[in-house]
Amino acid sequence: MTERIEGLRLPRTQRRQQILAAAAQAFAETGFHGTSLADVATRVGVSQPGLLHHYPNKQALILAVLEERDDEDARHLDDTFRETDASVVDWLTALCALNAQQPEIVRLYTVTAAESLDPAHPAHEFFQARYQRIRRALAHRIEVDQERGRLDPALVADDLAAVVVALMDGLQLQWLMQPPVDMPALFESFLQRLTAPGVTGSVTGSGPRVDG
Amino acid sequence: MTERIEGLRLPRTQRRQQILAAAAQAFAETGFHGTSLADVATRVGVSQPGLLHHYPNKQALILAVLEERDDEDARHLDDTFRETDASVVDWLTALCALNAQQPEIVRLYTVTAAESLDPAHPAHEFFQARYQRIRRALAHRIEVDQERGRLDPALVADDLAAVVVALMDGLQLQWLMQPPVDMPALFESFLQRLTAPGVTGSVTGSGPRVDG
DNA sequence: GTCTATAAAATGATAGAC
DNA sequence: GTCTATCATTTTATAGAC
Repeated sequence: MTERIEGLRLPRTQRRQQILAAAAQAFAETGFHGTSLADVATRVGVSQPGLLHHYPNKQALILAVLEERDDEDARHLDDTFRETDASVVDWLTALCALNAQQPEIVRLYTVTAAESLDPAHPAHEFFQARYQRIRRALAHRIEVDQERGRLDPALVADDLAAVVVALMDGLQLQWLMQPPVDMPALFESFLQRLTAPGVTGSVTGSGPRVDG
Repeated sequence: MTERIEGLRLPRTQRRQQILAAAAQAFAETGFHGTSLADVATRVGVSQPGLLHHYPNKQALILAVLEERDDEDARHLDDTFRETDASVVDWLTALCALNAQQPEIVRLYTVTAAESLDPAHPAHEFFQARYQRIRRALAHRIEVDQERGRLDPALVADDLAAVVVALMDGLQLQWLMQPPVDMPALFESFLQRLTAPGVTGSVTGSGPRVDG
């Protein structure tokens, strides 16, 4: 709850940008249930009904926040790797580096993803779809690398994708909880080990598949 | 919000057990902020002030729930491995198997751990301490295994501990979100790979050495 | 586009009877 | 040990003025 800063009349698009930014902060800190519209409104410097003029209700607001942030990151990564021939590992390393620069956004997703396990949560379907999409895309990149001989073909792409996403999520939680945790170093270091050429007696390829 | 079941007068200990069980369910489903005392009270079959007679406020309630569940699991694992000489991998496998049997408890910790990133959250300090304790204990088990030649000495114990906890947390989230995800299989399979003897060119051992 | 006023409901907590 | 009654707040959302 900060103080109201100004009461100016702003163009629609600009105000909506402000609101999304403030809402992202608030939801990241206290989650959906822990955040009130008045809280967000105060951060923007607008009244609570003034906020609801731009987004009809709380649910619409959080969904807008999540979708906008996803688009933003997708744009960034697409730009970074446009026209390049990067490996999955390169790509994941870049993603981890990007995340390391925006703890607030990482926290937004960490907190709301867990909250969204509740089927009644406004972002429940959003996160269901998001995780499926992310795992699928990652598995595809893994397969491409395998075809090109850049990755151990014994690895089960879908399984490795799930594990890598899990590792990233888990490290993010620890990183947010105890900043001394060096997320990018741990991720990269163990990603190497995880994707290294097959080891004697590894059971890796024998597990059941992960489908959505 | 279920219906009230009975209005009987119960012995203190028994009622408190009921309350902890109901509260665990509720907090697991909707987190701390998303759960009302009335909700918990209704599940127990007691009035809301009746609930507050046993736990003075909401914060005391969730802390009691978390601490009791931790004790319970610690007891279970201690019993399982009493007098045995199990490896870290055995121990972790047992822990994962235990978790796979109690999705509700796993969800309780997944949801409240993320929520607790907020320094104002009642369980903030609890989870800070919990993660430190868990990582420390796991690192110690890893070191013991390394000394006995059961684990690659090139692995950095503290780092591996953080990574294993991360992997477990992350897989739990996906497992809760999309039950077809086979958490125990994925965990065990990739745990093998993670702890397998060193691989050529692995960066894993580049931290402080345990041995030359 | 933004505000004030306000409704209607929910919530955490207390007082006091039985 | 449990309940009813009740309070003080907070919260989402709407109505209508400027």
